[in-house]
Amino acid sequence: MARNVEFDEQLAISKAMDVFWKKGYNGASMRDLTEAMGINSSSLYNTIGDKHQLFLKAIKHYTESRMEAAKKQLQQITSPLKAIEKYINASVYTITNEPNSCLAIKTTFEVATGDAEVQKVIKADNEFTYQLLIGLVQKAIEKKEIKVSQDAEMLTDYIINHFTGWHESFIIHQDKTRIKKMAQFLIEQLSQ
Amino acid sequence: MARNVEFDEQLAISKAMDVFWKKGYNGASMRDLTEAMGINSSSLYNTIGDKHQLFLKAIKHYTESRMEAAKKQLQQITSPLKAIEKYINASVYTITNEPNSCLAIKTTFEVATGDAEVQKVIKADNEFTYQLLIGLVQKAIEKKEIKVSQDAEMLTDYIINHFTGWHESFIIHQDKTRIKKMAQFLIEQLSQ
DNA sequence: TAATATTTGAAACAATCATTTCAGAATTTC
DNA sequence: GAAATTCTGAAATGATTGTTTCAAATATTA
Repeated sequence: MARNVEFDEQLAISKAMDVFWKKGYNGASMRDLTEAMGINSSSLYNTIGDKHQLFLKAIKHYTESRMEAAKKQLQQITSPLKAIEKYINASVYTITNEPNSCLAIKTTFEVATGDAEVQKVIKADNEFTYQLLIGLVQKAIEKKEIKVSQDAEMLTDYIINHFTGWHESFIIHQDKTRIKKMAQFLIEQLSQ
Repeated sequence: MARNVEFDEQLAISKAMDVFWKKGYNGASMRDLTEAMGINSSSLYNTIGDKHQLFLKAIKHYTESRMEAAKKQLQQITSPLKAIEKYINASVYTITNEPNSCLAIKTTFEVATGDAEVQKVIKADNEFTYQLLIGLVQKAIEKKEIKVSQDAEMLTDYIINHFTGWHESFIIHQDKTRIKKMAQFLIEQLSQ
């Protein structure tokens, strides 16, 4: 009876994500976005919606692909402490090698405070990382790989908390070594 | 021979700072700004300059007043470790009680990556905190108040690094207790 | 007080913003 | 192949963007 949508919606959202990643929500114009996505604004409004809906889909796309990557990364590691270390080191690598910092963190500080829908996506992303790590932390405590006498909840928060500061540090100093040293110290403290 | 500027420039910049603090650089319009500052845009362009120059003055105003407050706060504390603890606890209080998160951090993630002048201001602010704390950390190591066998530079970085994550955590969860627990754990680790 | 110099306020500026319109192209189903 | 339906592209929408203009108001100095 009728035509189908011509463009690949997931690919288009991924291109939009790149623009938001680089310019931020307020810094990205609809012209920037449609140009990068390779579609006309009428197609965009007909399928995805307005700028805000596009942004929501873009950050969801970002967080969901990160979740998949994280799950894959840790699936066949036997020692929970080693898995935590691997997660920390992978974060350090990403922080010190990707050009654009983290879209979730940028979004948190730019718009999450005043935007409930965005905040929900960010919170879900955070909760995923939290659940992923707390499982490992609990097992590591059970196995006595972590000897610090603290509850797993606080310790998980404590570990996750470092990543944001490392991002900030790398934006300001562009010094990989400083971050690697901090990560090493964190791991030592968990292992001791 | 001629008139003087009618408005109080420092007060006007302070008002502009509040707008940038709440809306971000890209989110704040010149109309938002001049309205809050209580001056006409022609006066603004005649004295302070354009939006970018105004922003630079606003974040300088922010960082300079924080520096003064920090110096005052620590001036008559004898134990260096106690001074570090006080600084950490004061940060926790600010993070969990101010409504707008930290302007310097927001700026870092929104514009510092692509704006050299802004980055310079942010870097200077960071360097001030670093110098303030490293003095205390070195003294604390000398006095054996801190027993962790690590160099003072890394340890200073490590301490400062927590604050950004605490800000992020409070934006997402609005949970004071989580942050207080992390701060307490950090202090314990330094003291042990 | 008069001449001078600068600020101020209101309006206007072109450019860009997000969004909508709609005729024509395209593809599907019968 | 014809009819039906939806998508696409280009243009236009009115609002808002940052910035400038300029006459009138104002304060200064001699």
